[in-house]
Amino acid sequence: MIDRIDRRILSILQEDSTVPVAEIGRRVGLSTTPCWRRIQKMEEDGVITRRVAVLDPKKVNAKVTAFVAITTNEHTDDWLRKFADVIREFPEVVEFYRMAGQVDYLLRVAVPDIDAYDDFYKRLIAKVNIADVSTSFAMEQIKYTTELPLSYIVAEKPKANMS
Amino acid sequence: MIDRIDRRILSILQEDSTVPVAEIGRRVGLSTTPCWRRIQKMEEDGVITRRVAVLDPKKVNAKVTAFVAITTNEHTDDWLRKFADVIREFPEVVEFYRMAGQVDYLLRVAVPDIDAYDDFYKRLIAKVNIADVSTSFAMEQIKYTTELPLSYIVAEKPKANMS
DNA sequence: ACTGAAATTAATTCATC
DNA sequence: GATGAATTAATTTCAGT
Repeated sequence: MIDRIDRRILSILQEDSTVPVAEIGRRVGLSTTPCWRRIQKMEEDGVITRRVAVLDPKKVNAKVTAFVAITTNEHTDDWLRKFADVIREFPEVVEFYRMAGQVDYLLRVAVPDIDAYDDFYKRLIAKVNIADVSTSFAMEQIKYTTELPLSYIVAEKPKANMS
Repeated sequence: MIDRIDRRILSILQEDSTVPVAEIGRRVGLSTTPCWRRIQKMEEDGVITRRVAVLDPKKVNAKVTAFVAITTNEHTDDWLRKFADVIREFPEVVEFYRMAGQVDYLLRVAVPDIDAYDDFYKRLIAKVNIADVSTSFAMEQIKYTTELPLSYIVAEKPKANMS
């Protein structure tokens, strides 16, 4: 499925997607065409989902992160679907998880400051009924990466060898 | 600093950085050259920090997210520097925040399953001394985006404004 | 599956207004 | 500051092994 070479290609593209295909090929010991084909296939297969520009949170005035732990009394699929639809409308919510344990949902919210968070919070609870909310603020983002670990990729199936 | 047109360009590039400059120009009502110049400038200014390929967590076998809340007794700058260096070596840690409130640090860790998290955890505590650790697992990632909200950008005319 | 070259399309520069 | 053409560099296709 994803072999060693693919993994090295992914590692390069996760770090910098502007590296030319010919250069990626050179680094992994492949000429342009097969390297391009591998990238193409990983896009078709949905391994690579998108290529995006990453912005500096400070420069766009959204450097404060709030983690919002939400507990609710409603646990139906229908409620979650509605809740998720509301959440998706808020560009401030950059991550949204359904949790195991006491907390039901966790949001990561990107805002300029505490006041803007407070405003966001009011707009949120006006749209959706949530029982209990607990917010924690991050003082500093020490590490943030879109790069996923590639070491857990399941090893390529050994090819059947005739002869 | 960042005007309405820049903002629209950022919005496009945050969503899909493969859109050709000529097409971006067309969408924002600009011809290729000035549009290209604006993008170039935003890269120089550090507004756009990088262009990356985003992968599907399921496809690379890292779909489980663990949130690790860490409390420590050591609060010196030196300890944090060392701690941060250790953390940066773990590709499983995709986000790392210094928090306000009871919890000192929060990690988001990407792993295939609970067993892999346990292994990661052992490797982590072997490298760094942390007093209290509380882990919560996400059952489902309902929303994840690298797109930051652009509505908080302050459109400033005057020059010489840092960060 | 890969190579190397050709064809196509995009990025980048430049002359000009 | 913007435009449109010219140039450079990349992507994508194709013939051959």
